[in-house]
Amino acid sequence: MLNTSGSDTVTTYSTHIRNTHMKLKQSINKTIQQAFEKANISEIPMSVSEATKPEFGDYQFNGAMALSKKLGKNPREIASNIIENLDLTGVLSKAEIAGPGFINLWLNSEWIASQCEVAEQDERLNVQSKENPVKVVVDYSGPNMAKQMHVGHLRSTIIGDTLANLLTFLGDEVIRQNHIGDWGTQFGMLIAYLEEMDEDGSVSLKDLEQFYKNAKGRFDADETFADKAREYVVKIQSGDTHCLELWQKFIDISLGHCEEVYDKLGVKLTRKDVRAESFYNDALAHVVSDLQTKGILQESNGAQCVFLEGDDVPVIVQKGDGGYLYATTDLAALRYRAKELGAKRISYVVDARQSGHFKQVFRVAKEAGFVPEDVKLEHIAFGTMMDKGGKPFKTRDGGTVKLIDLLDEAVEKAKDTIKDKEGYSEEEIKALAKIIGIGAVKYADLAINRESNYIFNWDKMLSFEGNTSLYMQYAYARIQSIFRRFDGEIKGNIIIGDTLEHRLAVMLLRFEDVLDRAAEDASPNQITTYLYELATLFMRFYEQNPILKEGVDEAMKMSRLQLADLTAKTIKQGLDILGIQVVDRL
RNA sequence: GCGCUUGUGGCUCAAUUGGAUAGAGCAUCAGACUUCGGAUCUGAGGGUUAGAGGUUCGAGUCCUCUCAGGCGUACCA
Repeated sequence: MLNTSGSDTVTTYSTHIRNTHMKLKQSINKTIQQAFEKANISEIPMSVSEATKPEFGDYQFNGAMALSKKLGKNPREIASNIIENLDLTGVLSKAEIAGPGFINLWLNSEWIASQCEVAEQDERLNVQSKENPVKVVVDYSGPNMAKQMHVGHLRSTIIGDTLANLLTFLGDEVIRQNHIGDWGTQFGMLIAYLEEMDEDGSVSLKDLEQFYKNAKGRFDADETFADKAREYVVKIQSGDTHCLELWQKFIDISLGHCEEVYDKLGVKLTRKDVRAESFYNDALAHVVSDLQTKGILQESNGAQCVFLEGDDVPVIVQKGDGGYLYATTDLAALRYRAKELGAKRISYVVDARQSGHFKQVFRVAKEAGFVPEDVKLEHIAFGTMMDKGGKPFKTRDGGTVKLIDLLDEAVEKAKDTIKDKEGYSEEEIKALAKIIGIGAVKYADLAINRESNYIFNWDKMLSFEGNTSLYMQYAYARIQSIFRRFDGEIKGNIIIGDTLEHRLAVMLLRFEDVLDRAAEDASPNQITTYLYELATLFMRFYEQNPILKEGVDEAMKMSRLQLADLTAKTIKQGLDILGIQVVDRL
């Protein structure tokens, strides 16, 4: 069984719906909309965006320039017309025209204070659970059973897990799918070798790479063995009991290795999420015959193909020798997910190099009617992990880096950075190193725009400075230490006393909009960027605004304690979605 | 060859999807402390966003071309 080590609280939040709930941007947009109506401008206003600088207020509205041509008026004139009709007694407190026609908007401090109070009291931090949840399939990780997981699987596994966590938190019905590679010609060789090894009792699948190499060695050296291997491929595909048993044994052990990695990573995939390639085996022939019936299948050089308009390479669904391919399985999986699982959004978290493949397969699936038109198919593509020299990440002798080794090394390195800490037992250091090391690996990956390649760097990853998990975990722990020192009951209202408090409060309220946007774009780095800005802002706030120090007004102390608490809870929730744990003491 | 993709201070990354003077961290230099956790904070220098055109009120972002890298290019997954 998988132990998901502590971050499995995401799905347990209450899902009650607040009908009155309005998101931050929505509230501001609504105020703008009302000004439009009062000013008799019939256009639909574009959305406000966050101000790029503090001098420009909290939010800005850039629609006046865009409207200028349509209305035949000077943009500043339009802007001033909007401002004249703007309600500055509720959400907003101030509006100014700037530059060619920007409208800078300041939020009302009392209003944001009251909103923060609501969030502080709410276990969901006032993030609404979707009123119309959608069934989403997130396909990620997808390891090959013939080999151990290597660094190439890291990004798919953690980006996919984050996306699944995020959508779950926002209220969607998420179906995690681990499309493992457990089928194909290589398994004939592997189970034939497993059978041989079994006989003399020396079976060891501890190192799958080695096992694969040995099997390959036998295959290349011994004709009899090679024939047997080929024969076994046919046998498992036709349901031979003995071969299937061997195969099942092999898959079980191999999957066990993956689960060890998932466990270490704190990724929520379990056996029930596995829908292997073999699962679709029986559907493959139907996929081909259905394409035939639809009249979009063509034979070319002996292979069964679908030619798409505008593409010069066809999608091959059946080889000349009758075998099926990757694309065939994917089509079967798409159909299963749309028809059987009822998914309205299907997200594939797979390496960017396969974008051509997915573009084609998605088109075929829609043209063949395997997937209804209204189902959103997306390839969540990501870049490759590189070494310091900008080359694909490899071991010193050029082999692939096993994921388990990378994770163990991260924990070891984390241990090195904290081993001299006083007041911790060896056990505590061990537990802490795990949280820090794994968090660092995940955060460093998720913090980067998923579409670009990124350079793997231990030092940067395990630094306390900059946009790292450690900085975030430190910020969290620092706030917890405030509450260890504070003895009493937190009561009273949140009071926005100065600019930094104001900015911190606005930042806290942005959380929901950030999550929405991150979910829409499937970009975890929008969450990390936000969390980093939040943590930085809090540090500055805390530097300047004492909380427990002598001479702080009682009402102010209570207010700041609440802001600190909400900051900590937001960091914790954000990291939880990323699958990263926090600790009270660091 | 064709297709996809990337190019942002010395390095690693951002940039709210077309908005204002392109922001952070590292590194460098200069400050703050009898620390509510200095694993912190404040400040400085460092950019013609690969290059050239174009589109428009406005371009790192869109279009065209050039240069440089990465990837893909029918019976692997």
